[in-house]
Amino acid sequence: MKPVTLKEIAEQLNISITTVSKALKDYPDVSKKTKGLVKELAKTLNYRPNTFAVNLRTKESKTIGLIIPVIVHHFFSNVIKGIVSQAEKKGYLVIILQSNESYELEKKQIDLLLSQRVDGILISLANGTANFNHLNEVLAQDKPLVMFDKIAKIVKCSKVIIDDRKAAYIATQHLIDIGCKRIAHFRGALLPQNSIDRFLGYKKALLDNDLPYDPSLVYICECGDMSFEEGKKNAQLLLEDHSDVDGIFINTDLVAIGALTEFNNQGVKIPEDISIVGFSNWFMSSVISPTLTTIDQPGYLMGKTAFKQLYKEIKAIKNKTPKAPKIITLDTELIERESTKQHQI
Amino acid sequence: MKPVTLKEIAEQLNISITTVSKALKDYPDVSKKTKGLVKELAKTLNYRPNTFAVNLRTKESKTIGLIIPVIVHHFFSNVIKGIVSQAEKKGYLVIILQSNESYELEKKQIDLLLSQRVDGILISLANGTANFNHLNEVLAQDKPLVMFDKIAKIVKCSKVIIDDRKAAYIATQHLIDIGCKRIAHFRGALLPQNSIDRFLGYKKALLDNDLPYDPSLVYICECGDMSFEEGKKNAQLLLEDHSDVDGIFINTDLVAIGALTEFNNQGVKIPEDISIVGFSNWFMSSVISPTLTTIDQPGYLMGKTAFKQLYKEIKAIKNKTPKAPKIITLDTELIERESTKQHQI
DNA sequence: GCTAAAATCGAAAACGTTTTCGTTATAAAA
DNA sequence: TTTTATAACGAAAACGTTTTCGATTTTAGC
Repeated sequence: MKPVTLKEIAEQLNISITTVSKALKDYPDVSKKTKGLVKELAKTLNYRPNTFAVNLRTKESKTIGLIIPVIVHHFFSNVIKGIVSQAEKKGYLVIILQSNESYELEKKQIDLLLSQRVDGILISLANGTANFNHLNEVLAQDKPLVMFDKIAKIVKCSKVIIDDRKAAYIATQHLIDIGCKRIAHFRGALLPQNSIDRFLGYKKALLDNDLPYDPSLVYICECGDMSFEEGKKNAQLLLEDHSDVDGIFINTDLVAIGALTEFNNQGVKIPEDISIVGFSNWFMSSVISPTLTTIDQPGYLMGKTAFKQLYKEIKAIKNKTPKAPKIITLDTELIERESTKQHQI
Repeated sequence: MKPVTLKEIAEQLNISITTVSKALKDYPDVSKKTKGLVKELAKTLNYRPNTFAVNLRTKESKTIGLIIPVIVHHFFSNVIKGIVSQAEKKGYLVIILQSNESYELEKKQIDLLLSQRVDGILISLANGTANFNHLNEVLAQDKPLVMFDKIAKIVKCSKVIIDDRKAAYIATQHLIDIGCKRIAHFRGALLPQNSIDRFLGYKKALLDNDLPYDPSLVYICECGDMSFEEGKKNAQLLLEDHSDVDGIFINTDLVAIGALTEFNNQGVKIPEDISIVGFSNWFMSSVISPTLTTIDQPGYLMGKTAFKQLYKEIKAIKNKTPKAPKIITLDTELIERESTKQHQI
């Protein structure tokens, strides 16, 4: 019942462990004949190298860690899929951890992955993360680290992102182009760089078009598990306080869908009364009523790209040719749907 | 730059590696004083046990494997979340693989996890899986295996499921109760046990209520990436061939939402013309229009339960007290929403 | 047949732990 | 004081690989 080892194969063939090991790895100093014998016996005995021993010897585990704020999330699950499938292609396994938007948990999980001695770490930051010692420790250990989506500019590692500012600018400009004059913004939490950038893009679009920027039109959503409810709540607040708003750029589709639901309930017509642009292009956004104009955020590609970058860095460090951190920006796209429509003049 | 080892601590304190190891693990045969010294130095040096070496010694990795047909999926991502968070509590890490509904891939991935020597495996079967040798090999290696959701009855391992037959029966009965006389069924792929059971539940409900079972009213969806489109397509076919249908029980909300969209487009009124019951209770189902009556399938709980069972078996095998496989059935619930309504008499 | 080169193999160390079992030092019992 | 028990420590083996380097054998060249 014990798993078969090199030693057993060696004994059965009356050769040394060394030769068996070399034969299996096609070393040039093993004869064709013995290679054949070894490989055959290995197959019939269903030999599997003991990963624990291999890891110990080679000091690598062919495993990477992934920390993500939420798993049940259209964008992030696409990222996971991109990472996992790309990693598998390169012979890497992925350990997934969910930080639940908590800095404390995130810190513990980094520690866990470091203890596990994964070959590299992929992370999208929790909203609450404002201290980066845990990330710098990863780098200090010469362990490749790639951040994606929710990043910290200050940490000197590679990053895969979209141009949030530009995307938000385009979304807002679209609202302006169709004739909106008073545009609100439901932004994400205060700390994450991407929600800051999206806010800045919104603001810049307003100013570039000589529209006044009114801070009271900016509502905050934590974008945690309660996104949908936050959207509803903020839509309600908006109706109470600013009945003159005719367009909203909403960070994250789920919040937008919450708002949309609330507007539908209250009899506010979308897009006639208020036009809405979301962010992320959740699948859901294409099937609700009205369908949601939004910014497509390429989750799968982002995951794939992030892994590829990590992979490069793992190889580079192995070959002692570390490269400077790289920032990769992926394209986004405005998807026009029913929730925005050219106003009558 | 080298990671610190027991040896280094031992040298610095002028004691043996053995004592250091024992001190860190609170063996009784180490004095309080040395324990204090060792632990302190370990902390200041930021000592982390080398998992590779520990694994090799203890023959366990505190890691489990998870194979899932699709990651980007409301139900399955909830399962993942349940598994990952529960595992973390018990000090286990989770390696995730996606079979993409392919038997070939699933087989390879089982092999990969076996090679990786994970402590146990959690799996939800691919639609295409009809051969179970790969799963039996896991059991033959005395490695705990727990199946969930999409299971194979024939494999002698623990399983976490819902009573698909009963749930489908309840869904169909609900359609009958509100007055539907001619009820169609969009079923899942042919092989998976759960889509078979749901079909059987549908059929039994019809017969128990003296309604004729008409095979031409049963449409098949593979439930892969194309669920939404499959729903649309089948809705179209249904309208062409069976305009007298007044109720549909649809396997998986996503298919149902596709159908709903098609009906909306074609001007078919839901629930007035046709009542619809979905399956799974995706979040989306509560925000589309009309909202979808459905069967709630507890993904998070299922993941959590599956891990707990796996954990028990890992411990049991370690203590050489293996138990018989256990089948755990979780409760489901009919969620009534707008897509079903009592017919006028 | 002899030397040089090439082909083939194996011993042994190393990776960093854990754990058994024996040894020494100390305290208690006689 | 001697014996016995206890407390504290360490040597060494083991886990299964990989890889270096030296040893042996075979082949080629002349």
